[in-house]
Amino acid sequence: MPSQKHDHGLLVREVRHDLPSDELLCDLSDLFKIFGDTTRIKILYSLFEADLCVCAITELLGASQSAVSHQLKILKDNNLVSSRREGKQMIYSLADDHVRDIIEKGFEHLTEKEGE
Amino acid sequence: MPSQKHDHGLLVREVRHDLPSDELLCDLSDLFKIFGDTTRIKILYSLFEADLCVCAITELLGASQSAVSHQLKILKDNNLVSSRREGKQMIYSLADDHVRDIIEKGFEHLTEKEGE
DNA sequence: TTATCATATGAATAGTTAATCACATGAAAG
DNA sequence: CTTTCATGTGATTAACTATTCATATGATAA
Repeated sequence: MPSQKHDHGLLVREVRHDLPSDELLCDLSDLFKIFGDTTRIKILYSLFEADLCVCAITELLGASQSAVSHQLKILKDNNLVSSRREGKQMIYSLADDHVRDIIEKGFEHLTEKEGE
Repeated sequence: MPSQKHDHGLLVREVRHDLPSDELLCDLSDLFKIFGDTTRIKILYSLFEADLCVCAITELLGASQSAVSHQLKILKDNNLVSSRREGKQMIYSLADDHVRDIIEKGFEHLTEKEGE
């Protein structure tokens, strides 16, 4: 009854059964999408080292203040960073260590190519 | 001598010193970019469970065969999956377990929100 | 209150990208 | 060798996204 010619109905049903929900898989790709931008990765990596104000991040990246602010907003909206005000400055910091873990896993993948 | 008004030159220099190279950070965001697409995440997650032919993946995702092939090419070009021919079919499988680790870390981040 | 520093934000633009369509290739069955 | 199944791929298009520019907000100092 399926439209395809060769049969793999059983396998497909089994795999489908073990798959997370569509919604979760979308959330997952949305999460990785956040890390898939050079500016944001640089910001996150910088925040591994220290809490930083917008001005410092801007100087670090050599990007415009506006671009940095826009990306910080995205990171904050997705709860990857948090901010606090100190006088005139806004200090940003990593929201939690999951972020660090995820990025370090990616880093390992890039740097441990010899192991295969 | 810097152009900004308030001073954080020392901190910026320290953080910059600990930062990976621009090239590595770009590679890193490029890697995450791969995971930042629903179709590709679904393909990868499906391959966690079993090696699959293009036709099976297509049926699993409910996407077009062409779309699946395009995304498989991207995954293969980036060494995240490998393929072998079996008669008329191409069987795809995960290239290595780094992929699994990275995605599971992301999964944890999404599902372990209670822990904070 | 006015001026200045620090950051945020809306609109516009340019670049990127994923899906579709049409078709090409490649293997095997007849 | 022709047909059919299975997959790959170039071109086009529509949607998305990151930056820039201009300006707004918010805090402090004068």
